[in-house]
Amino acid sequence: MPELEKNYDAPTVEGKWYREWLDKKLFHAEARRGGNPFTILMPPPNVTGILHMGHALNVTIQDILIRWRRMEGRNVLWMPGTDHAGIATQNVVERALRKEGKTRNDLGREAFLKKVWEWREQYGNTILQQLKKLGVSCDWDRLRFTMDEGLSGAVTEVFIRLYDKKLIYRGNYIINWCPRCHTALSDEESVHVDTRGKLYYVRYPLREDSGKHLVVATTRPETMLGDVAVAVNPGDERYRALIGKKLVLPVAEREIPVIADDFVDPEFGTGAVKVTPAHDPNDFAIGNRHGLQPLDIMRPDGKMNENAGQYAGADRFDCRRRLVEQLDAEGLLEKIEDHQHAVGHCYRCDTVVEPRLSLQWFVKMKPLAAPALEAVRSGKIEFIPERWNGVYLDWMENIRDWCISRQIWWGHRIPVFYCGACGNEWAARGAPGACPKCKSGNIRQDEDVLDTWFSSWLWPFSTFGWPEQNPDLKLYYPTDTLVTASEIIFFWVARMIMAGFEFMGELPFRKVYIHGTVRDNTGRKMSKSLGNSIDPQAIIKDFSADALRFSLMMVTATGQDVFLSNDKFEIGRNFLTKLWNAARFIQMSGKQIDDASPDAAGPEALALPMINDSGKGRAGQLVPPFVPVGQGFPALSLTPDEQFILARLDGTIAACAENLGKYRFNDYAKCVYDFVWHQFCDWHIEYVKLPLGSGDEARRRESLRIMHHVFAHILKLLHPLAPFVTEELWHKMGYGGEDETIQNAPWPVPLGCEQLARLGVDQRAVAYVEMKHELIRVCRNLRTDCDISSSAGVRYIIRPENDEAAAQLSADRDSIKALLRAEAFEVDRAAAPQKALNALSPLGAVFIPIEGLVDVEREIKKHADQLAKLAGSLAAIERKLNNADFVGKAPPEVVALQQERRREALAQSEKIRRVIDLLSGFHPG
RNA sequence: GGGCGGUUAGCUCAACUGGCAGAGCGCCACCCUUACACGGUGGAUGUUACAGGUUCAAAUCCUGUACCGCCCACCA
Repeated sequence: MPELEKNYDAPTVEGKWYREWLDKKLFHAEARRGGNPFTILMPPPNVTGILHMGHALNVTIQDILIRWRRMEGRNVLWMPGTDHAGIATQNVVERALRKEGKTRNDLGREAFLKKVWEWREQYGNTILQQLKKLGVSCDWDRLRFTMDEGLSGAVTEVFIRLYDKKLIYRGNYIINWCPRCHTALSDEESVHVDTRGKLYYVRYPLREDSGKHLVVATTRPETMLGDVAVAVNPGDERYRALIGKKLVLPVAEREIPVIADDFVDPEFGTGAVKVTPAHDPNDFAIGNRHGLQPLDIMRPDGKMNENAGQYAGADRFDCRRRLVEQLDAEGLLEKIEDHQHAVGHCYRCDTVVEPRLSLQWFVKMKPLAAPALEAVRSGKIEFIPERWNGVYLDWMENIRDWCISRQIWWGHRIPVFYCGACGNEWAARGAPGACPKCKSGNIRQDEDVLDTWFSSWLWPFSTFGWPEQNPDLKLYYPTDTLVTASEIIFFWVARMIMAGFEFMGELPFRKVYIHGTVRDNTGRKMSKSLGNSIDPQAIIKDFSADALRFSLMMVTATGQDVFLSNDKFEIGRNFLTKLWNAARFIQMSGKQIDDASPDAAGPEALALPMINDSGKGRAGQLVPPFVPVGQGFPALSLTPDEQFILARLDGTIAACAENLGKYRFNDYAKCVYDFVWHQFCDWHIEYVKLPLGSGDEARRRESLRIMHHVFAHILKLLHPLAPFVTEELWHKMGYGGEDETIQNAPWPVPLGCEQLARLGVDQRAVAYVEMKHELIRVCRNLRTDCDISSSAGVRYIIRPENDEAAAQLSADRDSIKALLRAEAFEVDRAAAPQKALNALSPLGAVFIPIEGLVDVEREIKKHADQLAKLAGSLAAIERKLNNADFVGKAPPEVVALQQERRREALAQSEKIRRVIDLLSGFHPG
């Protein structure tokens, strides 16, 4: 057994065990293994990505689920991969080119794409390396990329199927256009940001009577150059007479009609709306209703085009400023008001999005949404926490068609071809040589590529080789739980569900666990631009990956946002150091035995489990308890404290399973934390120092064996949270052979009271130890109250409560004495509280018989205060019990509980009163 | 404009189906007790945002208010 270093040096991904996991393909799932599959898809990070806390939170949760299920013996597959992130990646590469003074057009499509692939070769794996440092145990051999050949094939296949079903169509519509990225965006990619803008009131003179004018209000005055009409509500009395009249559009000096449309809200602005069909979705609709020809006044780069007359070439915002000045100078600007409204921004570059009329490809979503809606409505797919069901359903019910074409180069090119000869348009796999209709070779492919999400939405099955049917796809689809953030419910989750039903005929996953957003401690979202992000790499360096994972889970309540600051990670670091030191303690104790009895089997043998968790036979089944260990050490009966720790361990095992099953990762982490620190370390290790230090060899070995049993279980319970250190300790403690990993150690199963009893765990002993702990706390308080230094030897006398307590205490005297570091601990049924400090415990009254140390007045006051407090709570209990409604309506067990409390409170008061009487007797007066 | 979440100890947050409001950090006192000072022992700290209501019983359920934060939305 390798000795543990005194200073805890956190194991890392560079360490021995992780490398071996990878070498041995421990994470590799195989269909032929069969069994009960458990699949998780890692949300593929962008190739351009670098690891941030959101990733860390996301993958830690998944890794916990995966390692837990792996230890349970499931056929586990965790699919990793990266996303080509069309616009984002293209932007990154273009930025690099710009530094060389070039644009993508200088290179041309082919050469540019070559550059992007080179970039991805060089930097695309950064995030994967970073993920490994966190200990994520995904199936690295299956790594996929959305631009891989297989996945690209799936994209083409899906496009063609939808195209043939007429669910994909091409048309001229108003889309969100990013003038910086030069591409269309989907509605989801345009993020609305509340902005303090201006509302400009502009006078449009009447043609017939230039002295009169109609005032329209607009937030984007530059678009007036594309106005083709002004609309008013047909019911609006103010304007009824103007309907059908002509106005002169200022600056452009064009004639435009006044039209009537129900869309116009008479309450807003002036009740008259300028109609600009080429630059506003509502106006586009109005224009269509009235047969008006749209007039495009802008270029793709956001500068005005030749239709803008004198403003041609001006940037849209520059144009706005100058145009307003001109209007003002001409007396056509009525007023400017402040106006709060939501403005769309490009989700990749934050540029203000321009609604723009253009020819794009769309997916008709309503038919796809139907089964996906049903799946969540019926509960076949569940969101956790539940409230996201509503968000999802709401979006799906109001789903709009999806704009999937992008005017960039990096991505899956739209597999549609056009014939220059006959005008034929068709979708095809591969590169056709000629038009299928007229056989002309004069064909060209559509220039656009598909939205990145058009490949991501196929991830649950494209990663398994779809459309090819194979054993992997059959076994591992559908997956189990999708773990992700709320930001991509619409982008990704909803679309995967739709694709799953459409192309696989089945849901892609059963559960969607939505975790919170990682924020800094002032509640702001962590982001590079704010400079408030905590770099997981730095945390790993300073605190270890295990500490990062453990701390994250400790502070993350289910589905709530996480507020982080550096010091939060001390929780995990301190805890894991504590664990390490507990291991050192056990190991040092083990060595003592080696030294003392050289013929005994080594400490490794001590780790023999008492309970059948070997993975063979029925889980949790008992093997004959207390298999003799080594030679000449017969099994002994368990001490009360050992029974106690085994009972608590069993409770912890049960609690872990329950919390994991409910995705309550913080409660899971907390219950292990509490058990390790406050049960095992605070009490059991302190307790066990006596038997381990005693000369009784058999007792020592037996105590040590229980320690190892409990500690091995702790490591297992902790492994999903802290994989590195638990693996390290698993081996260093000798629990696993050289080639065995804790990942394959069977997950502990709770035994329950009955089976525990067969092991020799008596609930009465468990109850006694609980009271013993309370007694020890009472004694320590007593000593503190009396200002006796903890190093001074103290003599305690206890007068036991009853015969049972007397027997238990007498048998356990030495242990209590040791835990108190007392000079003496005497059990005396006849002890009378002489001139002594005294206190009450569940097992009996305790005294420290030291004359002269007693401040009688203070003692009386102390007890009187206690009595008063007790009287208060007693009164509250009485009030309840005297309330006929309470007794009549509350459940019987709640009433019984109150009665029990009253009984206890009364008994306690009586005892305190007696003590006060006694103390008063000492009173000098 | 619609929807969702939050408001609990000095700070950051828990408290699953109503039944004695908890943890970590910080704070105070004492302690280098041979696993651990990234530690040990003990301690202090709450009108659960506010106002009503339901109930024997409310941090928890209902109604409303205030503030903070998200998401969605074509009122120019």
